[in-house]
Amino acid sequence: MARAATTADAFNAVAEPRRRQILDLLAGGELPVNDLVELLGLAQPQVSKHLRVLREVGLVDVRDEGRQRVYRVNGQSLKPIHDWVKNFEQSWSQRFERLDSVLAELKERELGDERNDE
Amino acid sequence: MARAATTADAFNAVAEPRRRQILDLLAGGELPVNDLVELLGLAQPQVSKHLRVLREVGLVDVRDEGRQRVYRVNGQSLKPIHDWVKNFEQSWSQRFERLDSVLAELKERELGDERNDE
DNA sequence: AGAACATATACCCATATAGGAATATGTCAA
DNA sequence: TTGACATATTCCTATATGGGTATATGTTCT
Repeated sequence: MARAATTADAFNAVAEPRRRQILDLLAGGELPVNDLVELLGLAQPQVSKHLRVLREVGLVDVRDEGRQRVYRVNGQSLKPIHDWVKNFEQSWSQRFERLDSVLAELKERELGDERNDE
Repeated sequence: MARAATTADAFNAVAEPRRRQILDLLAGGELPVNDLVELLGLAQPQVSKHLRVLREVGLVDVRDEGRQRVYRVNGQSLKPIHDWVKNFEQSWSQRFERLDSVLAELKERELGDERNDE
């Protein structure tokens, strides 16, 4: 079997740096394809192809405006990624480190009580 | 050019569902390869290969223990993903929706004041 | 040393790329 | 209608993949 399709889910779609860049640009507001082409410094077909992938996983929506196609981000589709990564946040978050120390202290105190009971 | 290597960064490494599953399992505590093999119901070589990818992007660390190799998660490497996704959180978060409505209300009131000034 | 166990690596293959180039489709303007 | 503009699609190619299978490496036990 080969690697999963880029259109399989948001995880795969977003693995490509260009596509993340596109989403970053669209985060500032909707944009027509040509603006993206200029901002990315990428050939137009490549941009259209990236946009297709993003569309297929629901990360962007399109709107027709004259002969332009205006794209906008739909961050909702990123929620699964956010939810998954969040479970590992304690690995680096200062906040959780403090929580850990509090729990450790509670445990210490608990042990102390036990010792007193003996 | 082909797709970026799975070892290019955490984004690519984590695009594979099996590898996310491995990280989920390791989140509960370090595990030797064979335990992962059983828990995943996958062949041992495939697991070792997935672990290699995770190692190369720093998502897991290994420790030798007798003839076993015990893997543990290193969530730190997920921070870039967390940071990137966080910028889009307002797209789905209830919290931000309420913030939006508050801002909308403020704007309304401001407009009302302007009308009163005229 | 030899066997059993634990893990990693090598090799094969079908598949999906990402970018380049050419072209098709669709819309507006004269 | 014809041409210019905006975007999408098609075709090409080199490349990396994930699983299957066989095998190599390394460790412990007898």
